[in-house]
Amino acid sequence: MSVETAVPIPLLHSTVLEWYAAHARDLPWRAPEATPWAVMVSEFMLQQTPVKRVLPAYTAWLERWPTPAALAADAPGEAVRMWGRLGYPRRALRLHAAATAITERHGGEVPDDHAELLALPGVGEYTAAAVASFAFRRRHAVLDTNVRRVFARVVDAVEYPPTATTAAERRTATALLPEADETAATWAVAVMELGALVCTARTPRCGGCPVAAMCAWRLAGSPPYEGPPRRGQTYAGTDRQVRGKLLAVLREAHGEVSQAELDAVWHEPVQRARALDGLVADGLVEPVAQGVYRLPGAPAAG
DNA sequence: CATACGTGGGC
DNA sequence: TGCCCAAGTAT
Repeated sequence: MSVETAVPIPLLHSTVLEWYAAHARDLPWRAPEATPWAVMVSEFMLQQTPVKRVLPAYTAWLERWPTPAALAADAPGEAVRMWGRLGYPRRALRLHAAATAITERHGGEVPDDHAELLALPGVGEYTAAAVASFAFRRRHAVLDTNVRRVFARVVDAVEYPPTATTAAERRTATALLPEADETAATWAVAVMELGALVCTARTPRCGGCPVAAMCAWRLAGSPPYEGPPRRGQTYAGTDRQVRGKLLAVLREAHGEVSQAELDAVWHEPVQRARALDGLVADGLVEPVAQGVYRLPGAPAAG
């Protein structure tokens, strides 16, 4: 059974696109003057961090580093510091590494090709498609958690998509992609917006949904999720929490930090040491001398 | 393919 | 109060 037979695609397109035209949020990375670099910065920050918290960080970041070359010229530790409390600070390191690669391999211009984007540090399937689509108006299936949820409901009549992206989901997304590049690019961001504002994970606002009348899940009576339990993220008491505390000290200290300052953040020495070792292994923290640490600096000139 | 990886806000 | 979730990526 093909997607084409189950969903009136032209009607779906026009309905979602009209809804988007009327209800899209006015986000800075969607402004016409947003550069591909700005779009890329927003995508890194939005990987698992809500829009509201990204907004101020995005503005400050681009003010300081308006181009990939500007960021690449600074120390990676500065990127980690500017990242602040967005979470998952490895993203800051990867964004810095991506800026370096763009500067060295692409003449300082964010590549417009999906494969070249995918080759950059921290750029996976989603981000490559998002940058190619949003910044360069290319035709790509953009499958993020919002889009996957919308398609799961509208097309597959289930409340939630599978844990990991499947080939079937890619087929569906591709089959639903409008033909024209420009339309496909707007479609991608429009479906994402619908998932973010209306077709939400917890309590979808089906009453205000423009496609409720053609939503397979809705038409099936909104059956509850039946798959395997969606495992939550553990945090309290884990290495992640300790890493967060350690890195917070490093971020707020401009310069070197002593072992004693780091020891103060966690009582249990084995876990504390393991967390610190992990940060060093990830390149987020740099040992300077015995018992002295700092955020990573520029590599020695040579 | 499952797991590690931060942080904070909403209900 | 907790539990759930937020424009994922790398291993």
